[in-house]
Amino acid sequence: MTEDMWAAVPPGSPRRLLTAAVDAFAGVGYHGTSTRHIAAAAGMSAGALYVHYRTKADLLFQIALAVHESVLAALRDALAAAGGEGHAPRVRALVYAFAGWHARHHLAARVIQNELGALEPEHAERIAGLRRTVRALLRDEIRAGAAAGEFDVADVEGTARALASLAIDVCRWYRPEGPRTPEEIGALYAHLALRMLGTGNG
Amino acid sequence: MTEDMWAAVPPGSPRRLLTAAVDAFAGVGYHGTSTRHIAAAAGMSAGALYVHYRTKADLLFQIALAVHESVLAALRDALAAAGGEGHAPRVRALVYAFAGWHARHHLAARVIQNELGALEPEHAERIAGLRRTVRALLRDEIRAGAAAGEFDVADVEGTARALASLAIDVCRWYRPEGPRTPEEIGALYAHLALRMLGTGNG
DNA sequence: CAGTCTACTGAGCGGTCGCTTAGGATCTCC
DNA sequence: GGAGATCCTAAGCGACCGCTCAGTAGACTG
Repeated sequence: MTEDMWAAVPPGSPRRLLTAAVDAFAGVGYHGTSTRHIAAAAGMSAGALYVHYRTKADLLFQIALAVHESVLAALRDALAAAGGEGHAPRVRALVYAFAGWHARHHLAARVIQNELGALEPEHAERIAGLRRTVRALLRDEIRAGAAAGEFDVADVEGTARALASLAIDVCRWYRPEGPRTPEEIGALYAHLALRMLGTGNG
Repeated sequence: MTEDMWAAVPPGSPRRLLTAAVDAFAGVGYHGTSTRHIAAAAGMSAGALYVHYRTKADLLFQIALAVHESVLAALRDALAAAGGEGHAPRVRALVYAFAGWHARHHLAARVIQNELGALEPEHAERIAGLRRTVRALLRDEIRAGAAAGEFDVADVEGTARALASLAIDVCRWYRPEGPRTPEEIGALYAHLALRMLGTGNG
């Protein structure tokens, strides 16, 4: 479905450092992680990290860039596959992809939900733009479906926020050893989403 | 409605330290906050913190205890006020209270959602018990409503998890200067919850 | 084979961390 | 009015932080 999240990151040390940082940031947070720990997890000494990344914050920024582009690609793939068969199937595809992505990539997702405050301001602004794009994809689809009379939604902004929030929060509670696969979570959430939009069937 | 969240914490220095810690933890995380910063925000020097709390982790534990008891009290008050008038009004009251609480206390809520990993194991286990109690309140109500034929729910566990998740995530995106009051968010979410449960009206 | 570039190690710099300690100020109780 | 308890400050301990840098090993270039 979606290509590898780290496809744009050079393989070898840069990618190993990046994935080690994701694991560490997701576990104990950006401030709780030392550059020595990240480097050791990637199999090298602390100084070598700075051959590939300017600072620890730059490492976080590269993670945020790759992850947000991955989720954007997943949503656009879902919309493309859904085609123009009405707004309900398109929203269903969006929520299925969004929730499933947050389960599959729950560690990376936790990093970009909780640790963005550590970015430098200009980097944070660039990431904020990507996040606005993601939110707009869902909101516009709901607005169009409501305008077409396909959905029964009094508060488009609030309901879109709730749908996105529901899918995003999967990354907080999801455990791979839990009873549900990412696909099952996506299917359940798509079903709940259509009910929230008042389609009648779900 | 609900009494002050810090009612059980001695006023004066202990309470000032605790609220200063909540603000700091919510802003830059547990590991990103220094005991010197907390003490300064409470108007005293770093050493004075240790007169009132054993360690920095103990401060977090006291926060977690007070906050979880506050949310439990809010839910029990909501159930008591809803009485036995059917399961839909009881779930509506639960979601209204839960979502509204997470908006009103979004800073404290962020701390207990994101920073519990820093607790010592025995403290973490005690907090986990309180969290199980909270989840059970919602799940049991949904299960009872489904058993009574009042809800149309195929996956009680998953739907209960989704309802709780939706309300909890309010604390991540809520901003006091935003367009909606905690009460409006609670009302919208209660409406969406009943739709998710297939009550037909919402 | 000399010269250059890249990736890396190991040591270490200045600074901040959580926490302790000695000692002072203020209050209560007998 | 002395004894003890409580709350606080200022100083500082050892550990760890992000990051730098001199030096090295190996690959590529002419």
